[in-house]
Amino acid sequence: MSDPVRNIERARIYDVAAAAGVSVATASRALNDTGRMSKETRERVKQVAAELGFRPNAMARGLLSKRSFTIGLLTNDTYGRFTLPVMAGISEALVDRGVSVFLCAIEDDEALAKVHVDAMLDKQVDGIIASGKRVDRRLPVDLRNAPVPVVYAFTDGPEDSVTFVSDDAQGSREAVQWLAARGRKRIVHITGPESFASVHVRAEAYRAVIGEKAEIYYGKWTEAWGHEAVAQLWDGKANPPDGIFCGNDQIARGVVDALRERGVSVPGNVSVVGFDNWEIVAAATRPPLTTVDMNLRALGREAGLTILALAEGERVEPGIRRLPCQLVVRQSCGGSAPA
Amino acid sequence: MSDPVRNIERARIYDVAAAAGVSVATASRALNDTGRMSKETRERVKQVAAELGFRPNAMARGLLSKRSFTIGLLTNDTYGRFTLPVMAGISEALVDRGVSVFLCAIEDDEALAKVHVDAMLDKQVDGIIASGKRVDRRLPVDLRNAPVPVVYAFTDGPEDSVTFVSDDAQGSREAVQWLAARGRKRIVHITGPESFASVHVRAEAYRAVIGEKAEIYYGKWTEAWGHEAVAQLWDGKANPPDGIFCGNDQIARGVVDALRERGVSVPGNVSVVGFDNWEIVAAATRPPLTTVDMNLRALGREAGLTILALAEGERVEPGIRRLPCQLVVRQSCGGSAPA
DNA sequence: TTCTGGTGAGAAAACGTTTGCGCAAAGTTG
DNA sequence: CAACTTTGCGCAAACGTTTTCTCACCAGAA
Repeated sequence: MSDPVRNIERARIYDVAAAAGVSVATASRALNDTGRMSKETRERVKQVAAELGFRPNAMARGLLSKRSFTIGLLTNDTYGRFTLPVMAGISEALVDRGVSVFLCAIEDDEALAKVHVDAMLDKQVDGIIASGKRVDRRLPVDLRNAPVPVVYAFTDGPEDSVTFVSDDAQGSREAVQWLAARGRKRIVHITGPESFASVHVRAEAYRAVIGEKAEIYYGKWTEAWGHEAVAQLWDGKANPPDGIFCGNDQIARGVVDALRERGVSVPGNVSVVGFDNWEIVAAATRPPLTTVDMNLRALGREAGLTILALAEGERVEPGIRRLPCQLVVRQSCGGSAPA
Repeated sequence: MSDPVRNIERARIYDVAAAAGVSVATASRALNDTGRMSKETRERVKQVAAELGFRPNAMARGLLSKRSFTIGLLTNDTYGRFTLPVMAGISEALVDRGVSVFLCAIEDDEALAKVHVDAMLDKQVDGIIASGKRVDRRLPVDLRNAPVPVVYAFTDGPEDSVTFVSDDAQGSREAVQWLAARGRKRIVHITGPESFASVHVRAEAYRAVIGEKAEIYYGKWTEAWGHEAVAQLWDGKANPPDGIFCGNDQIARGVVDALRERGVSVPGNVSVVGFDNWEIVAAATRPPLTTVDMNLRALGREAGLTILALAEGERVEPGIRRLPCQLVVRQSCGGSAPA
């Protein structure tokens, strides 16, 4: 356990100044490494401040500087499947710069969103990161004219906004190429509803690798659909697939379970790749899933650094940044060496 | 979409006062419904404030009042399995009182915890809610002498702290009684590692209902353990169980999957109950799991209201509050009417 | 000696609120 | 009509910083 947090009254800069025998102005400058003064004075003030455990009051400081060292993360992803890794990345990037993050879960509720945004703006957040669970949907709130910078992470932003998304096309290509490199000849794609933009992106990347032989099966994002798709592909069919690229891990898990129940060996007879690297699903599948990780943590980190840059007045080129995905190899495709 | 957020310079109370033809003091009092003034004046000020879209600067206000209308949620549950529902409850309880929540994910890293706590204290949070992923473990930070109130939610707190946990014993009793009410005769308990306090609480509650015939199998919190336990109980055994109370949903899912693979019908031959109501697991199980929900959202709500009461100076009796769990009936036990 | 310029440091204003106090006008009481 | 009381409102301080302005002092140059 660390030292207990002090419970004595917080020392103010006034106390530091008095104890060091200088004015508050000098104390402030000493602690912020600004202004001119003798080395001795500066050191003495710092020393005294440390002894008193002085930490500046962020509200007083913010009142003047218009900076709160606080940002807001707005999301409609109540499950946290996507938001938590993003949040972790943001935090990781910003915490040692003294920035704290308000997490606001708005569940597609416009009124709730407004309440949260207003509360954050009252608190003078330095910026807002909008996030969500679908890259092709917007949050139910219009932040275009917000008085603070906004960046979008894993959610759709308006024209000319700064947006971070994962490069699903690249991730999909790697997944399909991985299957091909394992010697799989008939590789199909079982994925989610056509209404999702990411379904198209992934499907097109798949098609680009596979070419004419591409077979795409659209359904739901569920294990049940994975089962059903396997039934469709295997029941009474002579030449079933030997490679399956799934649109997400839940479908992949359904597929793997269904294959096992049919006595089809994974990865012996069929190799399966998922998408999302949702640990709880991917790692519990038998065998554990090889799957595409969207690197959401890195995405959060980038978003965090960007919002900070914007808050500090730097100019950031608007546009969509696609961050690379990474194939996480487990056991559902067979050994890690190409066949 | 709602009205776009204003981007014009924020009106200050000075602007409101000027526009309404009163002093800032009167304007402040009018808006806060304090002080004495004519009804007309008060209304006029409010009217003007509304027209200008005035929202008080929380930093200025906080500087004076020592309240930031901000609290911190500290957690080491990176997955968010437990923290997210708690967070949702807190937010739900506090957002319309204008309170925003800092989420700080510290992963059992003492230094990181300290950084986060210090950052929050600098920002003058009104209180801290400590949360976690195990009720019998403490966060790696000592908050006993924190200068703000602290409550503990779903994590162990020091002597004389205010702590909220779920009433696992009650939830377990209901689960076991539910199995018994279905006419199940040999009800066993397959649960997690003995090192977890909640394992004991749940096991003892199970034992209290079952009595001498209690059979408890300790293992891991994994699907794999669920499979293994089923193998132990069925392989070559004459009279297998007909009711299984599992320590969590992952074990339950493993159990149900294993039974299906053996051709044992759930709920036809065996009824299974889980614990946690982790949607992603419970709902995807075939059949969907009847399971115990710990009502973490309600727990968060209580914790939020309590920290607010403490922040407002109310006295709250220290001690452990156990909030009731609720059995969520799906299909893994058979029809909803007692047999 | 007087001027110039650099150095070290303090006084006070500023940020945007809330609030204690005071005061004039109006109302009430005897 | 005098003496209170109430009403309605403004002045200014306060919160804890940062920052601008000012100034005294000293060294070196003219």
